[in-house]
Amino acid sequence: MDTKTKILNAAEILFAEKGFTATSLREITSDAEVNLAAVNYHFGSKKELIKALMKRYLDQLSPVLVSALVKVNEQELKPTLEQVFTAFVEPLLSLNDYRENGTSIFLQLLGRSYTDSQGFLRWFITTNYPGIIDNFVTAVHRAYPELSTEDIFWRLHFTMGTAVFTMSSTGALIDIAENDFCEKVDVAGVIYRIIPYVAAGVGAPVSSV
Amino acid sequence: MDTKTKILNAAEILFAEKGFTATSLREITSDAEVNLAAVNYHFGSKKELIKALMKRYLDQLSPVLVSALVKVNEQELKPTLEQVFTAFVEPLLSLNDYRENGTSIFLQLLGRSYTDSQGFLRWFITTNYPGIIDNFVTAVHRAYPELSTEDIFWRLHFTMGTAVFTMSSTGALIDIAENDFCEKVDVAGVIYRIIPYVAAGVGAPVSSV
DNA sequence: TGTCATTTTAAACGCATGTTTTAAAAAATA
DNA sequence: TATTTTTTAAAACATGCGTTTAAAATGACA
Repeated sequence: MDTKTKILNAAEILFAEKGFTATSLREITSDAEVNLAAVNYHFGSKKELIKALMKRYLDQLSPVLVSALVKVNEQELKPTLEQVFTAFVEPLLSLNDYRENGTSIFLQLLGRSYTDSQGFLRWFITTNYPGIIDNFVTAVHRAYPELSTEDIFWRLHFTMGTAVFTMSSTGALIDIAENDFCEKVDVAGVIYRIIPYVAAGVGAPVSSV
Repeated sequence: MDTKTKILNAAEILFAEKGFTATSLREITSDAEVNLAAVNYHFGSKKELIKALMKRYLDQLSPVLVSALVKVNEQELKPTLEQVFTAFVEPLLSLNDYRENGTSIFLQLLGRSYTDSQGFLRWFITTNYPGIIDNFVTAVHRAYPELSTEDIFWRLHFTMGTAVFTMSSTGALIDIAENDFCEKVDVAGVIYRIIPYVAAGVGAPVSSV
């Protein structure tokens, strides 16, 4: 395995676990068993390493996810919200084939992108992968036409918050859950739990006020 | 105003904006116009400062919130989920009387507590203020008895995610919303938008699987 | 095999961090 | 007022950070 990949593989785990700021290049290069200077040699800077990391996942996920959303939009004239959100499941879980714990790691990284580093990654993602958002909004609009643009805006952000926050603390939450309910929990299980929640949330009746 | 308060007031704003790790004691003491060493003198360490910060808010919020939840539990044998979540509104907004932008700052800090610093604050909060969680779970259980303890656990965390994430990016979101919809938005307005969403989410039908 | 570009290595750089120290100032106490 | 305690102040400390440097090792190719 080449140095670049070794760094990416070690970095994504640490970044997902502890956040971008709290993870040092020395930890990364130590785990990756490469020289400290290798990060700056191969990626230029820590910031560029983070971007490369997100790009690796998004390039993998984006086409699959977009085509899943397009499929919903083509097959169903008026899809249910559950159908729309279910379209996310398979593409997200396919990241587990790509990398071990890929789904969990990616979603955690996504969460970190929104809270760490003053949102420069949020900009990077939304400007580089608009197809996801556009197709998603279209599908929601078809599923629930009575929802105003304004309501869609807010409820999609609520949904994003649900997913992102949950995955950022999934590790800890799964620990608590397993202790309290003595049951095995995995990422796929959590995702399937989220779907009815966000579908019902987005589908809530519009306030009459 | 004494040094301790000056530090707390400056720190909470910076911590809410940039996170705990990304905010240095030098920034805080500079904004607070006190000496750098004052933090360690009055609080012992940065970690203790953060705890004191959260304690200041939670000591203010906890009794009001608990009594609001108790009231729901006493007045309604089977409250609606909207009633349960509406019980949060007034206590949360009362933080604005306590401190300028108190509601927003507190919720942002709460969000940081869950993602920063490997969850030591999460432990601090849940072990020190169990009354909130207990009464909340009780109310939800009454409103929706068919929901298993496990489902309640997860859906409450989803709800937490919705609120916390939204508030963490409220500044940016309000800007976008006001540009796109040419309408005035404030924190209270966002909170009232969240309620039907989370009420519907928690009230979603339980998966038959 | 010898040459040149690429990659790896160890060391250092400059800077920022949280914390500690030591002394001066202020406040409280008697 | 004299003495003790509490608070502020400036400076230094030790540590860890991202990054850079310059030399050594490696690889590709003539």
